[in-house]
Amino acid sequence: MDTSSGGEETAKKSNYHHGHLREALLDAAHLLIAEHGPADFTLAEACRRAGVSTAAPYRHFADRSALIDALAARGFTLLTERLRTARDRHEQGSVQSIVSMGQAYVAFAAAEPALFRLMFGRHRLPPPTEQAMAEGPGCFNVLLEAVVAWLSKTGGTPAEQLDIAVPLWTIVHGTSHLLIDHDFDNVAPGTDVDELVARATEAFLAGASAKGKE
Amino acid sequence: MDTSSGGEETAKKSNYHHGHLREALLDAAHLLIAEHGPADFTLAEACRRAGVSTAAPYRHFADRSALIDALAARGFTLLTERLRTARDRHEQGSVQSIVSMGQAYVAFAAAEPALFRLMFGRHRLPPPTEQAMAEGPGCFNVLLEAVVAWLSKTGGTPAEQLDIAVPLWTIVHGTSHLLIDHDFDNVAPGTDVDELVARATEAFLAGASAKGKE
DNA sequence: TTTGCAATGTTAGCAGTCCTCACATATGTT
DNA sequence: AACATATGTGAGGACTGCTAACATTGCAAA
Repeated sequence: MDTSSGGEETAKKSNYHHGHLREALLDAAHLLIAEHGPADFTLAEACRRAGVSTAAPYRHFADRSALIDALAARGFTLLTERLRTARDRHEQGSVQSIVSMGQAYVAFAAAEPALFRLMFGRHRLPPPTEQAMAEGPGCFNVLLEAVVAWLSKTGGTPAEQLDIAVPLWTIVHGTSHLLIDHDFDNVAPGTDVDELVARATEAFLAGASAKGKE
Repeated sequence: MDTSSGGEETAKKSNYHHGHLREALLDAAHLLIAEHGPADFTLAEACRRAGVSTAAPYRHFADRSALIDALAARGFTLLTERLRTARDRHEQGSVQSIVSMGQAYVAFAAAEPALFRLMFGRHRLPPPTEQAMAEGPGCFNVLLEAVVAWLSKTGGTPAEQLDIAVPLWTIVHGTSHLLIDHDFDNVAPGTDVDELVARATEAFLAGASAKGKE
């Protein structure tokens, strides 16, 4: 074996300490969950993939569920980025800008179904102030800003922003879930979700603004 | 001991055979899932509640996941009933009839969040023809009938039924998930979901029918 | 009624998982 | 160089899903 001073930039000085175990575990967990679903994801298997013992994760995460939480947090920051770039690809305050966000939302769910389920399926009392006030609304605020811009263009008032944004959220969130759970397959096979999001968003906005100025 | 012909209708002749174990296990599982969530539901605990050994369930279910599937099937028939009675409380083809169905959908999710998640979160290839073609669309067909009635009243054609029904589904499905995952809490606390469903449905139908006859 | 069989239950045990504890090894600060 | 700290290992306990062999009961034909 070569014991000379290996100068490779990726050289490990020892095998004992992993170096980036926390990230490696998250990566492995991400892959496993994508393959087998969140339910029968196994911490031990993630350890095997990362090449460490089954006790190692507990230096970085309180327990299995904390690792899953961390993965979900990762997903939220990723989703927020995607929404922002989708929104900024079109004129501020335009319907197209809002539609584009909705399509990006659904596309994210389609690309990362397991991660999406993880993020929104935690159904436990969330950690109250820190993450909840920062990350969760982080996504939603991107939408709110776009809706406020749209309202100012169509003669609405910022007070209505929730009345517009929340229904829009339900549309894309529902579409995402129905898509990744394959619920369209038996009922409306071949559904084009981009088209669906566009039509539903446009119709709702049309109906809402018509009622607003009735 | 009394060996006379005991005439009680609930009398058990022996303790060895449970008699209604399959139903008892489903009931116990239902309670446990409602308490602890579907993820960390434990077959062994359900056995304890039903008062049988941990091997007993395998006489009635292929494995743990088959029991969960049976529970989900139960949920679908229950939901279909609720939708039908909600729809039939109002005039056929009326917007109110459709709104009422949506509210019943969300109310079901709110009352049985764990069951709802189970039903729609199976994300595995569904058993192809039998259950999928019968139960799954069962719910959706109730909605489709109502939408066809509404279309015939507003001058639409039955060909548009999916263009109307699918977006409506996404609204109530999204609302349900966001509600039971407590995602409204950090963003729009105190949201009245009945109101939300009514406004979103009405606005969408208004916008869709306006575009239809443009 | 008796006898035999299928249905339904039990106990024992294997493999796998989560998690903890005591111990080993590397890192970095003074 | 020496210590404190961070990060890894190995062994083991408690629990779970599931299987296999055995026990009990209900039912139906002889």
